[in-house]
Amino acid sequence: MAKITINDVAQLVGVSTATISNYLNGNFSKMSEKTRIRITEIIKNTNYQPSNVAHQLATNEARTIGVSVVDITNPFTSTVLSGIYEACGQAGYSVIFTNASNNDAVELDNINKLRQQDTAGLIINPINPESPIYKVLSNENVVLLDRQAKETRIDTIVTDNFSSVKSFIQDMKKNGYDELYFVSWPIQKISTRLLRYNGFNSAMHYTDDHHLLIVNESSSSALKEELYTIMQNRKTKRIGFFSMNAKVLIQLLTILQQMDYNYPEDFGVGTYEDLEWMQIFRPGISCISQNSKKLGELAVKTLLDKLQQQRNNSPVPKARIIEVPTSFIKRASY
Amino acid sequence: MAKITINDVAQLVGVSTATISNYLNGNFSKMSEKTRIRITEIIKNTNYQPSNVAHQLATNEARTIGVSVVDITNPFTSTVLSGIYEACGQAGYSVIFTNASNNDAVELDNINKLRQQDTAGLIINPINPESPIYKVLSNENVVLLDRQAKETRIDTIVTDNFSSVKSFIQDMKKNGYDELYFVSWPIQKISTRLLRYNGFNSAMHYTDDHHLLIVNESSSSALKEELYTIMQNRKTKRIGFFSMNAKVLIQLLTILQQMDYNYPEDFGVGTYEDLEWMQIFRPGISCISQNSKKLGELAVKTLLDKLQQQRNNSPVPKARIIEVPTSFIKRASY
DNA sequence: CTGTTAGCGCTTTCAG
DNA sequence: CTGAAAGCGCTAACAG
Repeated sequence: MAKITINDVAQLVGVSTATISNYLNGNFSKMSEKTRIRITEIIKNTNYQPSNVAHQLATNEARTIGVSVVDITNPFTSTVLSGIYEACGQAGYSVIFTNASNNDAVELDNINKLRQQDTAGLIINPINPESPIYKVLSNENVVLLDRQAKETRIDTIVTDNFSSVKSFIQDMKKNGYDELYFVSWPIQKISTRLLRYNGFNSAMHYTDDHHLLIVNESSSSALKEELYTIMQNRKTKRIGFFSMNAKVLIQLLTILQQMDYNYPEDFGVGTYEDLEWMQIFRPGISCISQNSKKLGELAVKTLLDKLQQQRNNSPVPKARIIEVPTSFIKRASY
Repeated sequence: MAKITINDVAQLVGVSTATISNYLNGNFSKMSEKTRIRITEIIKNTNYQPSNVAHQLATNEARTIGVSVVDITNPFTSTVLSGIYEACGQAGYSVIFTNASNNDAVELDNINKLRQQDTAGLIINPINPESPIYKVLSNENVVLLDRQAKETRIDTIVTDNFSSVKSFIQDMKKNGYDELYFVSWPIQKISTRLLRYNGFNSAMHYTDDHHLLIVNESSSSALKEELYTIMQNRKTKRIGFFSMNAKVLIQLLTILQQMDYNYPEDFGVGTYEDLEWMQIFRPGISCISQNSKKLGELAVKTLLDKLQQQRNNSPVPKARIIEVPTSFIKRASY
């Protein structure tokens, strides 16, 4: 059962391949109703599936977009991906997917492979947008997501990291906390972490890093000691913590639990990111909720718009940052 | 800046395209060292990227595999996907990704698109493997994942749903529970749910459905009433619950919390699926942990092996079920 | 060691 | 309304 081609169909119908091609592309005006019906019939009988590659080679029009993510295992990422997929599907594009697993070398490799794949464009959730590779990528056919570079060379979709954290922290402060700490994985100049931290500092008017607590993803022992000291010396002061994301929150709470401290009595707590389980904690965890799916959709829209503009020979506008708002979910954790 | 092709490179180097092609395919023995070096140089200077489509059209060898998942938003799914991606990458395949969002029509559409995409094969995490589409898919180039059909027409990778739940429940029972309940979304003949439920019944020797509690993903009100009755009438009996997955567990605990019941005092609880937050609950939640990443990797391996066998003209063996073991994580929730 | 040439499956003028 | 034929970028004999 060799694969059936446009040639076979043409032969069976008794017309030329050109006519079949026209049929496939919906140019029905270019054939009699009779042959149209006949073609429909044959195609159904033979279960003919036009070859995408051949079509693409002939037209030079890629209908697929390439995606690279930092880590598919992160709930944030998978929601983004659902948005990307949905938006692409609606526009008739398919997506080829790539996962960096938080490893720069893998990411570089992925991006290079993607560039060879004859895609219409790329959506990249970068590990570090300052990496050299991002200097060579063109704003014509790529958009970045979540993490932004110092200088905006390529359109980037982000959340309002700074302002959302700032107002969240202001609310915590208003609730009577004397001292607040920002708990985070190493900042490493990663824009999301830095901006959230800046928002925190801006709300607290802190000017040094005495209220920054760093955890490593792999080990929480250093944090443990710091927390011990803080809790021991707090006296009558009311202490609160804001964690940079859900995983950090888990690390934070694990330690505090081990030391037998409970919120909101012994400390207050809030976090960036909103996951389902946060609502069944007792009490529920207050948090900042991002519309991750929207991020993905917007990335697709931005990319497709650019491509369309180029088709119209419009010049590519300057790269810009597109901010998606978050929402504030107040529960009883502080 | 028109795209540069193999022809351009050949001209610049002053050889024929055949030689360039040989170079690209690593057949260095077929050219002098001199021209080899010269080609390397030109390719670097021109930044020439061979076209994948053209290559594929010429060789008729797809280097991409298509994936369809029930719901990318599910942590189980994203971990599976990470395994799939990694295994594909190692084998030099890229993956084109598709998300059904739990919608049969979307899934059907996705699968059909995938079949037109000139992929080497398909890995499908089916919504319902009894759907007609799975009768037309061929075991030659597809493998199913997680949910299995009544009759195994296509290789399927699954976890040991029945036995893992059975021994988990036996352990709960041994801990002195008088009555255990299986909490689940509507079974709907979905194999994973059914098998887990069967494992439960097998351990408890229950022969009717009096210990099956159904929740809907969207509404927990019916469950609420049932739980109320059960807890009210339990008297001195020790009651326990086993939930079919993490989301059901959240629904279950939410209700029980609202009624002011705590585990393990008022009831015991365990669940299928292992997520990070389960360990910082107080007390931690005992659970069955699946190696989702492994599932993905195995799906790829199974698929690629089949394809290889066909290349060697071996007949495709009969479809089979491949079971991946789970592990039992004991904490203090019962 | 290197070049010629005929495809791969589809699109797209250009004639008729 | 329909067909012939060139071409998309690459591969794979086959010659030389």
